[in-house]
Amino acid sequence: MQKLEDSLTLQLLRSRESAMMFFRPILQETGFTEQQWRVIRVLNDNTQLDAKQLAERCCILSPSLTRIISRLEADGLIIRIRSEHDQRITLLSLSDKATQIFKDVSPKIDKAYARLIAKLGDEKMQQLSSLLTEVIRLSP
Amino acid sequence: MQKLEDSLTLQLLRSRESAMMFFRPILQETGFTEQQWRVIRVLNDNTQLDAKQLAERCCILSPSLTRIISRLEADGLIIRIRSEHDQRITLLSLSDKATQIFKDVSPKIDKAYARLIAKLGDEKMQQLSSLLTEVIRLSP
DNA sequence: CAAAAGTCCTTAATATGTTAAATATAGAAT
DNA sequence: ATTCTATATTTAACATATTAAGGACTTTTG
Repeated sequence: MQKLEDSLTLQLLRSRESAMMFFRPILQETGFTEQQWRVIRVLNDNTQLDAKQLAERCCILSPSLTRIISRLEADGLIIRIRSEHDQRITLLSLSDKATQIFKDVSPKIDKAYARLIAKLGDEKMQQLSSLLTEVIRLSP
Repeated sequence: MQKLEDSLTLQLLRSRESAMMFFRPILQETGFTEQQWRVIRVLNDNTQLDAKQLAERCCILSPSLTRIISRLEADGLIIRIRSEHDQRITLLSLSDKATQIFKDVSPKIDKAYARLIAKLGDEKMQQLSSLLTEVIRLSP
């Protein structure tokens, strides 16, 4: 029995790095960081979200999200509104400028993703996705 | 066909978070960060490594490793030596203090890892590990 | 052998990760 | 209505991630 200890977590880290190599060149071109792009992508799909939901879906902790949003807002990419019903809540949405940028960049991301799937194979991709979902469910 | 774009990378991120939840309480007790523990664990298994190899195996970039090592050295946990053959190279190894700490903490990590495997199941664990290895191989 | 090119590590600058604590608002309890 | 508690976000402090650039040493080239 080999020493495995945290090797699963290391494998997950390495494999994510490998997968990200398909997308990093595109992000490099745009000047966005991984996290900024995740925020933009999720907001593009959801129109409007409060900070908590956005953090959850982007897998970014609230303190990090606060800073990310502040920058994107300063760059005119995100619109920040206080909820009417609950003044604690910040509602977030993309500006037209950000929506347009997403439309321009998105096809390149899609192509890179298609290359990734093609390299790994559809079936293995499905299996992997399914197993990862189970791992995700381990934490309540 | 659903929007997937970078969802594999997100799944890898989330699943790693789930897996880490088995270990985080232990690291919290010790006061080590994830990265510091990776460095200690890898050095425990390899006795002595140069910074480049260590970074590679820990999946930590060189600039980050430099600071991590500096802190651990200041805490008397790591010993830094210049290589005789090549003065550019820094050879790194654990101090006795760090070796002892590893021996004390390691069993707890092993138990947590066993719980993780038990929850997911041996077979799925094998499948997952195998698929992740393939993803890792995608990037040359 | 001296200049050029390459390698290893480090520093610098900016962005994010992580935990704890502070703020502000909302809802429940007395 | 006031206090207590809970929730949503932010700030603070320290550690790491990422890219670019610098310095020291090696190897290659001419």
